[in-house]
Amino acid sequence: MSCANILESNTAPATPSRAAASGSRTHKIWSNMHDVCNLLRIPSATFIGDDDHHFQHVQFKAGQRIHTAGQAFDMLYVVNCGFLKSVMIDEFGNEQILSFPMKGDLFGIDGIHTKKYTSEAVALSSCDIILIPFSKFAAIGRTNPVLETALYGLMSRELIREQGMITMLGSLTVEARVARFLVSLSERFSAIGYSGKAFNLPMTRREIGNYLGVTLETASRTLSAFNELGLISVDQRSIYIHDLNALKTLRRLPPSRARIEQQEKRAAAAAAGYLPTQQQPAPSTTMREQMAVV
Amino acid sequence: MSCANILESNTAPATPSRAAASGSRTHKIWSNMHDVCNLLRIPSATFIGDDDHHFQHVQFKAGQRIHTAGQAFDMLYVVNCGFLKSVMIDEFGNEQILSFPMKGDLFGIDGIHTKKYTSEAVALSSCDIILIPFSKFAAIGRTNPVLETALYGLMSRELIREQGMITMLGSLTVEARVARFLVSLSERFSAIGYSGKAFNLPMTRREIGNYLGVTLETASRTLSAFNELGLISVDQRSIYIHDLNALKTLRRLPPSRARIEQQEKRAAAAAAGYLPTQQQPAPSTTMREQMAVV
DNA sequence: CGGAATATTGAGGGTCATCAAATGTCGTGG
DNA sequence: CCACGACATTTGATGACCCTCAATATTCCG
Repeated sequence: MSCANILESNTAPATPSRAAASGSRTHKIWSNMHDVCNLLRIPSATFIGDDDHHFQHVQFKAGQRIHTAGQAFDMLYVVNCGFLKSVMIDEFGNEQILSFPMKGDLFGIDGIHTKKYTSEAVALSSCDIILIPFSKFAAIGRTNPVLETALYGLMSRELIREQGMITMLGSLTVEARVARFLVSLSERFSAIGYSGKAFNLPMTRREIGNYLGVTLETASRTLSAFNELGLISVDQRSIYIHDLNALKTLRRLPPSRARIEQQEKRAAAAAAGYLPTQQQPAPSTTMREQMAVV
Repeated sequence: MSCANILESNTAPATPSRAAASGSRTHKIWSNMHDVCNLLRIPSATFIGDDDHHFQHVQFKAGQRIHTAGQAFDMLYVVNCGFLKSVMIDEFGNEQILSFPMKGDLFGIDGIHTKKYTSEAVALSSCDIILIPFSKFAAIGRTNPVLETALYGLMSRELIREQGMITMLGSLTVEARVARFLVSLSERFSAIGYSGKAFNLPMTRREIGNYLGVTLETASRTLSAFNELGLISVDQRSIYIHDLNALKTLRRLPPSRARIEQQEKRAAAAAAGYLPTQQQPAPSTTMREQMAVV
């Protein structure tokens, strides 16, 4: 609902509901409590005086900033549709991507403490964002203990997500990080009604690498390695996941020496004029080649 | 106040107030709102019905768990004194230390979202912990908008801290991480009345390494390198900071090749029978040697 | 269509993990 | 009190992994 204008959304929406108002370029300007609670996946049922709250939508185009670091805080934001990145910049000027908010995600929370945002949020695609004035956010909590707990819960959820991120950066191999990144994207896409198997990456290799604490080259190489192993097919921004379970349980790839030997074996076999037909872990075709075949 | 029984606290308390009830082994069992707000550094001035809230203290010895991952959530905790670690364990069994709570720090927040703690908290020393039932926490917020904002602010503060941690793990060199770790400890010790220049590490090298995303050997070697450079003196758990500013601005050490050449130069000079007296960056004495001299 | 941004892939070198050994520290029990 | 064992710390040697630099191909957008 209301995102018909966001065209580049993603491949293969699971529910191909061609947008209620098909030809219309108009989009929703206001949401009520009920809509926002649904988006955030918190109980919207019981709340009192049920329609005196209205929340404004704002549209952003790719590259635009929703807020910048140091800017005075007064709003929280909920993504209605589109993709963003949240970036922290440290005292040396290092940029670190903290998250890729998408539909249903809340951001801007980091501004509460010092009344200034400590991170900046940038649209990666066209976005439709709902504004939640912080004063209203707190007021809503006061109206209803269930909602209040839900609001604390939202912040706690974000805290847990970041703890998982710390654990990932601190204790996982690069391959495991990239695998987990893909699994996470897959699950989040599924949760908002897109395909979890075939999707387009909303971000560049540089952004993926930055997010995962590696260089863009390493990010690219790791995706290529997964492609070689047949776990995924990747071509530029498009991803197809062949073996989600392998990605979920992957800790580290076979040592590179073994990988190289395996490649050499395959190469030698190919040179000898036959294909092992059996041991080959998977066709090492790129998605484009697959599509060309189709 | 009230922590006279915690003996191993730390070296050189800045305020040598020999504990109000000096010989007494008794410690405070209850704190009121005012005490807790002071500990947390949030405004305690204006709140209504000012003494119907009392919070229980509990003591833990080194090694004991305050809560474990998966345990049902109902409490938040505030450290009155002592040192702890907060540890997350991921689905592979990897342990990642998320923080080292000390006096004035709030922990247990991660339990709010799913009503189960996702991390565990372990005492590194004798600890005196104040229990804050979550229901009471929320109720307090409802009594006073200023306090309510302060409570959201506490969670936001923790979120920002974790974002800084992610940025550190994702974009800093190992040396910069260790340097920042020392600076952070120094500042936190200062804030709670200990010396920020001379202190004892409450945690092992393994725990430091785990926290910073490196092995214990790398943590140890990096501390030794800082010692060689004269930035700090380190001997086992005791730290003396010689050049806090250098630690604050350090991004990376001179490349190891240059360091080795420098060492060789010094060694050659020493073999030749004289000391450069000038270029020597600092005496490479350990703290123990320094103390022995005194 | 052309230029800028993005992505892929290779070669080489530095950093850090791993394995290993020696020393130091601390608590416990003989 | 000392001996013992468990654990913590330091330091060295080696190699895997990832960063850096570089060249090329592809895509995107005006």
